[in-house]
Amino acid sequence: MKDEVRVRIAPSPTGFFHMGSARTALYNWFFARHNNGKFVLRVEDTDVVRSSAQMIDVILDGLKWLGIDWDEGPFFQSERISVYQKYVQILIDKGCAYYCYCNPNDLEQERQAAYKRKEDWQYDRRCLGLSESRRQEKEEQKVPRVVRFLVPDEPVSYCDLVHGEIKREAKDIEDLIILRSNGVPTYNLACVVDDHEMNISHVIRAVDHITNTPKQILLLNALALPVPKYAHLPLILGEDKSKLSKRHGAASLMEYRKQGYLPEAVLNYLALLGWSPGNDQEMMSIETLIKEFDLGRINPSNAVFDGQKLEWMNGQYIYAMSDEELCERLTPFILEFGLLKRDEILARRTWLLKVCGLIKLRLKTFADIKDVAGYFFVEDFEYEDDGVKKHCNAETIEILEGFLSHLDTVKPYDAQAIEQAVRNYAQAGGIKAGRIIHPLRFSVTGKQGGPGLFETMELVGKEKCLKRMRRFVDGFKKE
RNA sequence: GGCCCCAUCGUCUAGUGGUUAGGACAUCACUCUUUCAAGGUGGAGACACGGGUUCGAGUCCCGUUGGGGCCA
Repeated sequence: MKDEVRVRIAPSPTGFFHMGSARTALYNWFFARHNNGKFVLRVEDTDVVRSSAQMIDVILDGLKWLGIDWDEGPFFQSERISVYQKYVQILIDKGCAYYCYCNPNDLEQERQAAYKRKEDWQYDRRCLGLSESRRQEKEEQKVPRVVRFLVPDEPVSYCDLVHGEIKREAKDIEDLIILRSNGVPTYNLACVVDDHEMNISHVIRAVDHITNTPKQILLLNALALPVPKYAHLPLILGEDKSKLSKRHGAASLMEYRKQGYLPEAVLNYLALLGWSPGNDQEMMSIETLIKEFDLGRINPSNAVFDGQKLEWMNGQYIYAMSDEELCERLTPFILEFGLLKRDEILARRTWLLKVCGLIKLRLKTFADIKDVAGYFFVEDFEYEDDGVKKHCNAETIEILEGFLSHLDTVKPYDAQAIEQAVRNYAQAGGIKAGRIIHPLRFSVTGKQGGPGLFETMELVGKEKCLKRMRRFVDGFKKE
């Protein structure tokens, strides 16, 4: 299986699942599934002081939520330190790496000073030429040492699957540290070793890492290891055009779950952020996405995350759902908002299904249920300010009050009968139906808009409708 | 500061030398409706700039500008 496609994602456990990581995972996963390859999960936790199981779970939960499954792993870099050290030793033995005893603070100061003078700064290999006696001296003094890679004096180039030919001159690459003084490898070394040991065929990652790629290729060459193919994905930007980060509200995947977004909608949206099938298709199933996905169609330019479009797409997915499914998936939100208790959800299932059918079109996210349809469940809903201005006047109150007794006699209490009663009342009073309909809706729901009024009133129930109307009328009279 | 990446409507994008520059979100108008949405119809809205190459450039090359990223 030499030609087998093997890809990976290598997130570091930072405690939250970044939207960009989600997309990188998604593209890798699409690519693996499209090619019947393997998708490997690797956790880059060497840099993290204390990467708790909880932080790892954030990553696993995020992937599971999106429906992304992995074939191997998770592997943890923190458990593989000795493996990296072995490779570092090989490089030292081959003369491709050397010990450096320089004080990091000193170097950092030099670097800062150079930046202030608006000059570039690179490590000048001063430890490479250290005499054996000087070296012994440092060793005896137990001066902390790192291992640096001796960058060969030759240009590097490779063909990026998204960006095409990428070239870099040797002089622009510093002798990078590959092993820290505490024995922990740096990103580039660990990454190269793992990608090799895990037989990764395609490295698909964000463009942040494009500057690391030449370094990694050099490392691979020095180790006489094969070079994988690379594809660098564009960045996801916030509204301000800077890289999406924690300070942008949109950065956290799980935040969208909390807000009532569907994983399939998020996945669909993310798939289209930086990639397109080449036609006008937008609403795409996972199967289609996998079938159509092609690295060659990735747009190399960065993309701004558009929350409005995601919201629209989410609404489309909700509308396409059956009442049963909506009811199912709405349940956690109904419970969280205290709209119903668990036993009530079961007991009133038929009723709840009808409510779902009625509000489906108006829900952009599940969390919208509270604002959009709270009045179906609770009595302490808010009355919209504009509506109060419009409907709280003697005239409409009189109309409403007059209708109370009519509504009371409606039997059976269903949409059809309610409508009949309303229209009869309007006709008898010589007024347009709208004159009663609008204030009626407002008194019963607190809103000026919503699903069909008669269906709404049926589902709210006769007693509650009467109660709310009376409350509304009495409230006006008190003023 | 050095290096790297990028550049089509406000946003996501289609476009691979000849198009009235297409679609989606958002926006505006109209329509439908008991209302709000949704839907339908229509409008406004883009090839950053300057040089080349070519009979002909959004498309190829160079430069400028702008944006972004990386520099344990």
